[in-house]
Amino acid sequence: MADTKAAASAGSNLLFLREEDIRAAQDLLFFAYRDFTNAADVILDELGLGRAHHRALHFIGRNPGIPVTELLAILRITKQSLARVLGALVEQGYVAQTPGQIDRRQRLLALTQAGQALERRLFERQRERLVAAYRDAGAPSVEGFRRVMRGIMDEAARAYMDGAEQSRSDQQRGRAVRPA
Amino acid sequence: MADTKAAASAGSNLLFLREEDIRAAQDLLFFAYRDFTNAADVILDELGLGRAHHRALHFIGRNPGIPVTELLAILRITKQSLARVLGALVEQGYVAQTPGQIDRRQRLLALTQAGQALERRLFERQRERLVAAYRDAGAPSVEGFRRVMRGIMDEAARAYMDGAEQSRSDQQRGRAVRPA
DNA sequence: CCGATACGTCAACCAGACTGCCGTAACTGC
DNA sequence: GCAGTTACGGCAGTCTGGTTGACGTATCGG
Repeated sequence: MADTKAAASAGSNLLFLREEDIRAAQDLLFFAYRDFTNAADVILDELGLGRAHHRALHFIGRNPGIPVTELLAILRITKQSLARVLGALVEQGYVAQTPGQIDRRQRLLALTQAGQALERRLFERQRERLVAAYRDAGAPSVEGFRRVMRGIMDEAARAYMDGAEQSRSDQQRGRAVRPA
Repeated sequence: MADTKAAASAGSNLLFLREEDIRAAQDLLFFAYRDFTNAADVILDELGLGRAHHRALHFIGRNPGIPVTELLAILRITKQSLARVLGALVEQGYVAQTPGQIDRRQRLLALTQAGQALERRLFERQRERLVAAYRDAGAPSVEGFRRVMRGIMDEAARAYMDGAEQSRSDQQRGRAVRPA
């Protein structure tokens, strides 16, 4: 049944959006996210950390030298919520805070060696799942996935992702993006 | 930059999975899920309900007559956690419990008229986002999205989704699936 | 110099998850 | 027909991770 519908729509660009299709999309998001996040839980439990810590580690790792306010905007949580999580990560030596050179009010966040190591362990768990899914689906599906996911998120999130990617490739070419 | 990579890989089935691609997938999942769930929050806040209530409403609506244990397995929460949420929904007249005919230990869950109405309001908010994303991406991308998302989730979740879809089309043809 | 900003912090609260334990009703297999 | 298992509900207590509001300090910028 699934394949009938899939085959019918896969070739054309015409969209017949039945309510069922949208409800199925809700299911997809719920289950994929549930099991994606769950993949790292074993390691987190070992260390007595939670998903909130993982999210912080992830985005600090991806944006070394990120100021607190920017991280807050990404996570969409309050200063207090982040403070607890960040406090634990700093205390346990996973995250380092360095005063900004340009704006000295800022406390720029980055992973320590230990933080990078931990983040990598967590990453590997999720990587397995994602790689498997990507390989099974194939490159064109992956591109479709990317397009739809970008469409679901807020414009601001799309802009952030583009900006961040830009920064990373700039960095690659030796240009400093976020003065550590 | 994004388009260079996209153009390079969109045509072929060859996958060059850089670490950056996988990390970008993590970002995609985080942001898409964050904004997808957020879409219904306004309405939930009005009614003093939370996301937990929404999830329950969604899956009860999609599986009328679902027994408690099955709902627990889908949500991956404990009896106690569900009890509180379900208690509120029953008390406020959104969900009805009816003893199972075949197995009278079961309390089969279904949305009341009010529950259906509420679920629909919540659904509409998320629907807007999903429809927009689907339309912008186009049918082939949607199919790719579906394939990747299915790949990310557990085998059990895939099986559930297939089973549920099967049930729904059976129902359409007049066969009783879950004796209310 | 003064207002806005970046950040930290205290206190209190709340949602939503968890555990362990107990109880009742009903199904099921021998 | 009884014994063991299952489906469900409920109590008590705990934990994570989110919230608000208020306040303080350092720094930036016009």
